[in-house]
Parts: sequence; C-alpha cells; structure tokens
Amino acid sequence: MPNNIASTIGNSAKTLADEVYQKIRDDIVHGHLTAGDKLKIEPLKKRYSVGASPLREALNRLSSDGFVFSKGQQGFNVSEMSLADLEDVTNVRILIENDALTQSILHGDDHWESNVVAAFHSLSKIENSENKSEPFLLEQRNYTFHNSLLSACNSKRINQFYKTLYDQHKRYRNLARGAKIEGRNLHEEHKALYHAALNRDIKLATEANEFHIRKTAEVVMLIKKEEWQN
Amino acid sequence: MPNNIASTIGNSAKTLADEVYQKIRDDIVHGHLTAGDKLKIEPLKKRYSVGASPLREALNRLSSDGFVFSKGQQGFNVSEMSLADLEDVTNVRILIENDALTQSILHGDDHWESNVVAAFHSLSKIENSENKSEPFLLEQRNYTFHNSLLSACNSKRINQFYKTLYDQHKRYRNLARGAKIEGRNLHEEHKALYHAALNRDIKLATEANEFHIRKTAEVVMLIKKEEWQN
DNA sequence: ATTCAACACTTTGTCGATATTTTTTATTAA
DNA sequence: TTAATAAAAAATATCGACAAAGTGTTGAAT
Repeated sequence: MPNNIASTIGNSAKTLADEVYQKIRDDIVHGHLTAGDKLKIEPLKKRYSVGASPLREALNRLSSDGFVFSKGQQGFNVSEMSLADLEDVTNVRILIENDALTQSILHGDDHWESNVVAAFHSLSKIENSENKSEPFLLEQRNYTFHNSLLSACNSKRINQFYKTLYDQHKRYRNLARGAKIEGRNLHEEHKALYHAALNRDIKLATEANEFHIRKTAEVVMLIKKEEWQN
Repeated sequence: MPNNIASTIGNSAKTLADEVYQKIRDDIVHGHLTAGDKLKIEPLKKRYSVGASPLREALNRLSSDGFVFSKGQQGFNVSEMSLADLEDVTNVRILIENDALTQSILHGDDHWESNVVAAFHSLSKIENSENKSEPFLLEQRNYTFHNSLLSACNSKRINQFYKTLYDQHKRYRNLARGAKIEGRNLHEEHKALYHAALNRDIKLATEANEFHIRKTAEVVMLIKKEEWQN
C-alpha cells in the first residue's frame, strides 16, 4: 500500500527509463533533436537528469523503434530523414492503418461508434473555427479522432506498430508546420473518412484514409523537395 | 586497422549487447527459455557471461520486439503464448509478408529470380528426400527460400518487421516440432508459391503464401488446443 | 602528398553501492 | 484455522567510478 502520488493518480509504475524514452521520442518527433544529431551520453545525462543506465536502455528501445540508429561501437544518432524514408513511412502506415481500420469497422460496437462521434465532434469544432491559435490542441484532437477510428482493432501488434508509425509520420508532418497549404480542406477529408467509417463502408473508408495520409505526405515533399535534392 | 578475427571474417562491429540480444532471442524462439519464465538479472549474467548493462540493454530491445515483456518495476519475463496471440502473429505476418511479396514480384529483377530459383532448388533437395535427419538444415533452407522471395521488397520497415514476425511465428511452430502431420505436403505448398511468384502472379502467390502460413498455424493449434483450453 | 604512429575522445562494459519496490515469511488477532 | 498485518528477504532500478576497447585526429617522417 504505497501512498505516493503516482500510485493514487495513475496505476502505471513507470521507471526512469520509460520516462526518458518518452521524452527523447517526443523531442525527436517535435524536432528538438534533429536528424543525424549525435546523441552523446554525457550531455544527455545532464539534459534529462538521469544516469547512464536508464538513458542507454531508452536509446536501445528507440533504436528498435527506428527513431534512433546505433552502429557498431559508435554510439547513437537521431535517425535521418529523406524522401525515400518518407515514402516508406507513408506506404507502411497506410498498409497498417487501413488494416486496423478494416478490423475496427468489422468489429466496432456501439461504444466504438459513440467514441468516434465524440472525437469527430471535438475535432470539427476547432477545425472549423478560424482560430488557429492552438496547434497543440488541434494535434491532440486529430490524434484522438484517428485513434478512435482504430480503437476497435484488437490486434496487439498492429496497434503497437501503428503508434510508432503515426509518430514517425508526425515527425515529417512537423517539418511542414505553418506552411500555407493551397486547395486543401482537412476538415472535408476527415468528414469523408468519418462518414464512410460510420456507414461501415470499408472500401470508401480505407480509400479516404489513404488519400488523407498521402495528401499530408505530399505537402511535406513539396516543401522539402529541393533540400532533399530530388 | 584492427586485425582481430571478427573484422577479417565479418564486417559488423558487434557489441556484447548485440550478441546477448541474439542469444536470448534464439533461446526464446527455440524454447530454451519458456513462456512466462522470469528473467532474473543475476542468473542471466552467469548464463551468458555478461554484465548487467549489456544484458538489460538486450532485454529492453527484446521487449520492444515483443519477445519479452516488462512491467513497472517487476523485471522481465519471457512473453506468454496463447491461442489469441498465435492468431495475431499469423494474421499480421500474412498482412506484412504478402505486402513484401507483392512488392518483390513487382520490382524483382533477374538477380532476384535466380536467387529464388537457387533457394527453391536447395530446399526441394532435402524436402523430397526421406532423410529427416537434419531439421536444422531444413529450417535454414526454408528461411532462405522464404527470404529470397521477399528480398526484392525495398521497404526497410516491412523487412525489419517481417523478420521479427517470422521468428515469433517460428516460436509457435517449434511447439509442434516432430508432430505427425496428416495430409500435408509442405513441398507442394512451397512449389505452388514458387511457381506463382516466378510467373509474377501476385494474386496466386499471396494466396499460396497465406495458405502456407495458415496451415502451419493450424498444426500448432491442433496440438495445443487443450492446453490452451479452447 | 602519403603513411604511420601517438594522442585524445568516445563508447562500451564492469563493478559495487544504495534506494526503492516487490515478494515472502512470520506473527498476531479474530 | 483463517485473515490481516508487520517484519524480513529478495529483486530491481539506478547511479557513479573506472577499465577496456574502438575511432578519429594530429602531426612528423618519408
């Protein structure tokens, strides 16, 4: 019967390695640690206020996930970004997410439906408004919506892989933050996906999902084309 | 200019953590470490003759891959096996492998073809013979054949995920080793897959692949049915 | 300019100490 | 006896210091 705060608020007994794993992952996804950066142990110890052991454990997990790469005896680096890699994340994410979506549509019950409805409503509310002052909130509700759609997929592996792919894609998406996008209506894309899913139309829903993901990737490609000399 | 043996034979500068990762993974796949086993640090240090740091780093990577699970502050355990999990590996492996196979058939060149031909020939040679004295050799050539089929898939993520899924499936397959299988002709299944792939018939090839994988899973289910109370 | 050797830096791995947590055992009260 | 509680033991997670091994660099000699 431990009566510390963590055990009363949440249930998860997180280790330091878990925490620093999440922090570094976030920093990579949001670009605070940029592609190719060398991840030296000593500076990181100070930055995240942990010892070498949990740090190295976190870096090992991140390299399994593909956010970091380690080679021989040369330590760790933040994974590189490239056009080819963006294409890879995009294709694999579509494959995995469309499978999850299909499973969800097949197995989703009333509870699933109402979650989707609620998430879509929350997202619509700030998508429609002209007030773009809350990019964090928008990102959060965007994730909640997409996640609700897939939440009735009961494959442990698909769910885990999907989360990794979502964040890897988000890392690319963050490169294009603030870019002016011509002729794109995000809300309409979400709406199409939403209605197809609730109508249990697998073909339409997966097509809408693929379109949505590819569009996002295209925006990034357009902006980074020259930098990646393609 | 290091002149140790490793650098002359192979190229990869492996760390102790890399080595112990592979050893533990092999021991799990081959059942030397059985489902649910507690992986205590001290005994493992002696068993693999390494210190705690590389050991914990290996265990962390294995838990990312799903061979091991770690919860809160309760150390590491070998992942459990169950009917539901076998179904999950099977389904996800089919999804991933069929995508890889499709990509391979689309992009495979002459070199790919000749690799497939060679691997199939090697496999056939020992599959046809009555001599079952070499299960290790058979397993090796089986892997080489399947791998050659997928080798023209150029998605880094699919390739990595596929290897993990193959080993997780192999872990289940090993449960049924030596079981008498009625009415199954492995060679015919491989042959169908082989010809469809070389004929660039994606539909036929992926169907043959799915059939092959499901058949394997069925054998395991049949044997473990009661034990898993289904 | 190229080669080679000495140097510094980084990473990897080991070990031991410590705090925290979990599990087990023992004890007590009903 | 059973159940609840307290104490003891074991295991885990973490840190810091140090040794070993590898990498890269500098600079002199050819």
